[in-house]
Amino acid sequence: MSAGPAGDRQASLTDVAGLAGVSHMTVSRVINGTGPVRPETRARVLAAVEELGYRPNTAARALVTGRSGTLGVVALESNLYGPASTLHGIENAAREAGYAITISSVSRPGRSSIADAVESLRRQAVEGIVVIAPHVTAGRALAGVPSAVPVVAVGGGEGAPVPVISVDQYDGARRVTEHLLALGHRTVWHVAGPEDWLEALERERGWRETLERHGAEVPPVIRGDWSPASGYAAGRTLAKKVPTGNGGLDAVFAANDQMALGLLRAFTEAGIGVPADVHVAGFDDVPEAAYFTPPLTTVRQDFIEVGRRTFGLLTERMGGGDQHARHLVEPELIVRESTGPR
Amino acid sequence: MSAGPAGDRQASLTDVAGLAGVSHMTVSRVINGTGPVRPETRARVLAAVEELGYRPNTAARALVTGRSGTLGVVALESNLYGPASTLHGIENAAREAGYAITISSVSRPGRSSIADAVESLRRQAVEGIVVIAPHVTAGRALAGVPSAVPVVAVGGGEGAPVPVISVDQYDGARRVTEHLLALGHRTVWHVAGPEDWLEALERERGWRETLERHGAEVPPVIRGDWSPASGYAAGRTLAKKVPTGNGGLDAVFAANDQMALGLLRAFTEAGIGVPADVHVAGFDDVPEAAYFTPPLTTVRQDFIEVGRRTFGLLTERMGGGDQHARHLVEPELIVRESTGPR
DNA sequence: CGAGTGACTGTTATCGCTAACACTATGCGC
DNA sequence: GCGCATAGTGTTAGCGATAACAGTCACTCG
Repeated sequence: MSAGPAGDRQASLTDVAGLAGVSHMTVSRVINGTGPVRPETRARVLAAVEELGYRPNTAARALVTGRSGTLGVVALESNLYGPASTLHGIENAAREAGYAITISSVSRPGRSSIADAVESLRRQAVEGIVVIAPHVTAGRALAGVPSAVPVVAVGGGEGAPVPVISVDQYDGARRVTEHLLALGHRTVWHVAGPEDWLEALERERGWRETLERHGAEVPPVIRGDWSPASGYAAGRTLAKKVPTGNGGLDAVFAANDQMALGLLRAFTEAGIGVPADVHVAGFDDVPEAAYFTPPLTTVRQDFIEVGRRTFGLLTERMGGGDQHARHLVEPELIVRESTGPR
Repeated sequence: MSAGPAGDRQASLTDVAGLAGVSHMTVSRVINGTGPVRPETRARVLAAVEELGYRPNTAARALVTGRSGTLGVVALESNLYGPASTLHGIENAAREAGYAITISSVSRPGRSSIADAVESLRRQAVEGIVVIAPHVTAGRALAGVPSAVPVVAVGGGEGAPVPVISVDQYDGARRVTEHLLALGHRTVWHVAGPEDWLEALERERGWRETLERHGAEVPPVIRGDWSPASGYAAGRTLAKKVPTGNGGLDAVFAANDQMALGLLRAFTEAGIGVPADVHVAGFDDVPEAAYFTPPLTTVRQDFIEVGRRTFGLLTERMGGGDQHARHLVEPELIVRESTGPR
């Protein structure tokens, strides 16, 4: 398209050097700002770069330096708000620091798929890897992965052999549960997420231990799969336990907003009023939550911050640091009508 | 960690060759399956590969072959259902074909940011680029981008100098509008998306022209920004136009489900019943839509299919093909209670 | 029995870049 | 005026892989 050198391939350092009348090393120095170059030489080189539309070849550079300028992210292929937002947070931070991001997404989490994903990223010669896989299995999967390249996990496996950043799910659940108890309920029911998600377990544990600490009875857990449909199913079951008198179910904490939406739907269909008859709370604060019927009380997580810290930790490890601390980000309780006055 | 060769660096072809007692070329042939190798030699080589944990160096390979095995995707940094799902669709297709994906996300769409993103991907030596940027500006931005590497767009700019794949927004809007008219409404109001989104314009055009074709009056457009909040604001305005008698507003088509949710919320607060007093429809069929109050009539888009076709088109162009056809994927109308019997 | 044909393996050059070192000026201190 | 640092530039040697060609050997064919 543009006036290339011989043939029609991309211009190389040597081509630029030829046009500028210097050696290729001088061009390299201008491009990278290493070593001193006389201003007028620099100008000539830059003009040649411009004219040829020179673009450094990352493969060649990576080959000789051993650094690719690329970070790998293992992500779960889903539209779930949490994981997707975390990914954005990390992209953000990486981009600001000038790193490229390559993604290896995993359709179903599991030991081998995660190991495969990490493996394929290593082939790409990434300098660091972030695993977004909030599953209990993820941690174990990582255990088997040899890592000459630093790996950190987000929201992931307890006992993972790598540092983990996450929002404090336990604390978020504690806050919601205490909020509900403070409204005068004897106890709070819980629609949990899938058992193989660490976040689900942490939220459940936060809920359970808070009830215990307050001497409240712990009702049986209803387990969903994060989907609105599963929340709806849970709601149909729970609706039967809502008596007109007192002593029945009157407060539910769903492990995410989507399931809370399903609950709301089921309660509405059953003629149960929220917040009139039952108080409902969720977790995540998806953008829609404020516009549910009724607007949903929930827990907000700062994914941008999570992304930032994750990236920070990764670069630190790439620099050689090596602590296995668990880094927690504080969540925030957002109170709305669904737990409002009756 | 494992028993490397000298030092502690990754094993190279030469290291493997040394251990197996062959030349590096033979190892290369075994790895890539090019050229004949005696079975026992192959076995010796594979054993050495295993022992050293050999991993081919993609940078070196890319340098010599000129092929990186990587595709670039320019994505909009947002959690909007459409773009995010499209990204998944593409990842999917690329992964199945053994391509790696590197993402360059753009926080605010615009001529220069998109050009920058494409530029940074080209530096990564990607073999092809997919631009997910459903903005009118995106198409223009691409116009200025020299492309030695093939580029295709998804849901993007009319008049872009590259092939475009997208769901047929116009047709989706037509279907919703006709559905509402068929319910007996004199006309249908529209809460549109932002003017700089091509999808918003197409949906609006589909709605407008369908009304005109049926001889219905075209009410003024209310414009939102895809967010539930903007849908809510629109709903507050529209609520005033809903009379108890007839002759007023009684059907609204929102350009996406999130805004439709905001509408529902506003109507509920104003004591307007859906579907009793007003019929509401959305666009996207987000997973939550079936659980809104009431469940939402909407238009479903097959993003996996979009991803597949996009990838297919890109590889075709990488292979040398070169048609600028517009590829449309058919959407599907999903009817639910929000436009149900009164 | 010599030439030809594959199968199998090795040698060498090369991709585009940076690291390391070598070289030439120039300016400065003594 | 000599040594020495420093600015500015060039030369050479790889990084780890593939491409292209060149052998070697066994076997077939006329």
